[in-house]
Amino acid sequence: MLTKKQNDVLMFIRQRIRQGLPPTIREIADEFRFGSTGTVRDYLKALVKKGFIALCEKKSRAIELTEKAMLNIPILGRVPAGVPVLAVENVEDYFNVDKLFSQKDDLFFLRVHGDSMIGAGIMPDDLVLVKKQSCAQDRDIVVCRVDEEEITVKILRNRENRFFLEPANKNYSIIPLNEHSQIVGKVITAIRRYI
Amino acid sequence: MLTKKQNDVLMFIRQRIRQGLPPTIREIADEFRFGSTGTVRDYLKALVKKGFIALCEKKSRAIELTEKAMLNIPILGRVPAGVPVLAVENVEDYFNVDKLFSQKDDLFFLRVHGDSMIGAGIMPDDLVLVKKQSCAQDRDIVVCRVDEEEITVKILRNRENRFFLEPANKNYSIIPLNEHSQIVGKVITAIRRYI
DNA sequence: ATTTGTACCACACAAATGTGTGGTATGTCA
DNA sequence: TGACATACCACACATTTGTGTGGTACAAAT
Repeated sequence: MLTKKQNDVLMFIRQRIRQGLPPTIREIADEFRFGSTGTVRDYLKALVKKGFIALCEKKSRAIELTEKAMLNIPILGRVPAGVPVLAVENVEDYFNVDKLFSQKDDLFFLRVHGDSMIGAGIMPDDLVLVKKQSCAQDRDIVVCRVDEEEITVKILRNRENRFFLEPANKNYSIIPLNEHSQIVGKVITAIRRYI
Repeated sequence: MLTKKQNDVLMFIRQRIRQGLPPTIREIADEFRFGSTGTVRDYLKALVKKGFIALCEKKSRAIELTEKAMLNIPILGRVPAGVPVLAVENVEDYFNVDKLFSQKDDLFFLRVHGDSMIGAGIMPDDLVLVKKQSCAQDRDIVVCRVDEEEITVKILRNRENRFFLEPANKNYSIIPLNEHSQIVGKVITAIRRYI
């Protein structure tokens, strides 16, 4: 689909975009030792025509990569036999960083201590992303301060309007919520880093 | 440290950079209905002085975010009794969202199917962030194509230079790696969204 | 009382940058 | 043959864009 040179130009543009600043036409010309800006525009036109980039007229550096050139991190669903892993048909969605981590300041991470939530897949040293709120619903995973003690992560349970904190580990017991306890927030994401 | 307005300008710049194209001085002026480019330069100067951005002279749109300005969500460690949750002394580290997703190129997410890794806290429907690589080490959690079948997530085991794929669930059995199997990548992060 | 920082404005200028119109040469495909 | 894509170049032009030099007003700190 793309010629070698066209691919080289696309790779250069991608690299610059990844570094945070798309190149100008003359910067591309300099990189490839082209004597004319017209040459660059021939390449850009070809890349637009083939669907790898989009240009915004009259704006400097306004080169965008299309989905074809892959800007977001793809989320793959089931990957059938024989199909290359990153093939387009496997892409279930794209992971939108901005959606998950909106720049609101009522979010914080909490490092999990202990194994009381291990049955829910929350392991010691995991990070849980917590949205600050003082109320929550049945089955929400909440961060709670119990008896003015340390902070704990548990499953909130509502049984006939009485609230309990339920661990996801049979070695721990259920704690009823009382007036000395306070919900700090609700767990909206759990993250574990292996490196 | 930053005034409300300075923060607003910084957030606008951040948003534009995330979208792939930093703004020009006049685009910032338009956004905030400033009548003069000089006003914008006052803001940029202030942001440079306070260490949130860096500028490259004579280049259009050349605004870079410093580490200080990247989206940092506080990570809390142990929160002792009586101390407000988000107090400074609880902050163990900052989770730098921009940094985690900056490499982009050889990363993809895979949605996990099945419960074969449940013992390692990787549940069905979790997203695992995978770095593409064809080799891995003992105990790494890897994404692998076995017998040219579907993709699977398992623990890689090296016993006397023989490689095995080990599930984290006793209902599944250990699979020896053979010439029809291929490591696709290494799991570097696991993410579970509750909303 | 003076300095410093914040928060704006006006206008001009030079450089950077995209655009337009031409050109040459080579090869492929129908 | 003709049409088309690729791969370059030259040069002029208009707009965009960063820069420079001024200004006003207000508030807080020294």
